[in-house]
Amino acid sequence: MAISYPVPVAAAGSKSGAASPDAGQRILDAAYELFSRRGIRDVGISELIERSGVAKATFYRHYRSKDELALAFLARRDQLWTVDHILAGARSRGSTPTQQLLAIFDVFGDWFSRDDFEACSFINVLLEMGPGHPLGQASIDYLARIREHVQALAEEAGLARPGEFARSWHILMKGSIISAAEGDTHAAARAREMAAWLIEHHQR
Amino acid sequence: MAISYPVPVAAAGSKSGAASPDAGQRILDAAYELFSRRGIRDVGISELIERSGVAKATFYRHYRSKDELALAFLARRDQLWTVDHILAGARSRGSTPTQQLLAIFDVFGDWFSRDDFEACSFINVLLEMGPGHPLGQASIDYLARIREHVQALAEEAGLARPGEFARSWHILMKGSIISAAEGDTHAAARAREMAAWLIEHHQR
DNA sequence: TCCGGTACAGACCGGTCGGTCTCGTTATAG
DNA sequence: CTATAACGAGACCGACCGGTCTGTACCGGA
Repeated sequence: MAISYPVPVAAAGSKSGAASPDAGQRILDAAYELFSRRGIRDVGISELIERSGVAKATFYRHYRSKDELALAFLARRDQLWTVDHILAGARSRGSTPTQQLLAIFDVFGDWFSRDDFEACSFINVLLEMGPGHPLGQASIDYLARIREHVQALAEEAGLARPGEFARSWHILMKGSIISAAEGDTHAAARAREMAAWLIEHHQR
Repeated sequence: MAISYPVPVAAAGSKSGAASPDAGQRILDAAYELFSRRGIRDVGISELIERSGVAKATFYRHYRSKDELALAFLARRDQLWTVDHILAGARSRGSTPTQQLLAIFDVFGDWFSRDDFEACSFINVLLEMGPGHPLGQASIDYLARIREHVQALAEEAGLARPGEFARSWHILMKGSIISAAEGDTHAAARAREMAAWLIEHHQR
């Protein structure tokens, strides 16, 4: 999150105020906030341009369609959430690959307890649009990337059958996210417990 | 819940052919097919009434609004899917409570491999409408009912801490459903394996 | 000074949404 | 036979959708 604005070149005099990056970036920032919390369909173009302080024509100069913006949002979500938040957080919390794997659920625990918990955008969009829609397919691809990260950690940890391991692990991640969306505040701890058993069974 | 159907008065002769229940029933049948496969928002009233061969006014004589019909759909889904299909199937496949618990994932395995697999409507609707919407809340309630069924089986099996057990078990159920929605054809077997470990750890 | 590019504002388009209302028909109960 | 009510068909409503287009203002570079 956070979405840092590196100070917009000062911009000197102007009506829009000083802290305003270029239009394309503001649109993507607004899309991230709105799409991640409310899904794609629920957010209209008008709300999007109002939030980003942009004219409609400007919007369509930067993105050919709403779906193209949604695609850009998913890519950004992969970077900010999957890579920068979850994975980086997990790697920094554990000193060994095995500890880093388990730390994923510690990061989840903090994430689940946020008052603005928004669940996983890839799952949300997949279920919202269906696997046949381009956005659904993109979501499936990004979910597969998450599994690849888990698999890489499993290989570092020397676990047996890392591919199978990652798929089982992912079941725990996704299941706990849905439970958190239902309101279960201890979902992460429950998943972590089962995750430890999964590691045991994959130790050579 | 439950929504009893008091037998549609037979209706005897009619132009619409013999196998045509009363309008209210036809609407709910169409809603079940459409809502379960495509979610709530994606299905419009016009498609609903066209599919059920009903006039718009007739629709609104039976249901005050689209949301009220969606609510009735969720109740029906709980009966037909949760109770009649999953639970009854699991109970018939196992002779002991423990076997019946594990058999849930055998039923899931068959379900996942259906070409028209539609995932879990309660999860779909919860993520589609959000927990603040009445339909999202209803979905949360029906998901809790699923956990109650699991908890009852855990108690029959004499497992320790059946409430906690059911919450962990439910994580496996939901996670495997999402994995199946992504296309993992072995998601049920993976979840079943972890479910067996969960049972071991809850055996007194 | 002029010019091309980018920006904002917002009217406008066809289409769809959920929901209301008016019809003419049909079946049944009294 | 008549009164009543449920029905199918579909016009109609205001609201909103994604997307296009026009008009005006401001910018830096030549």
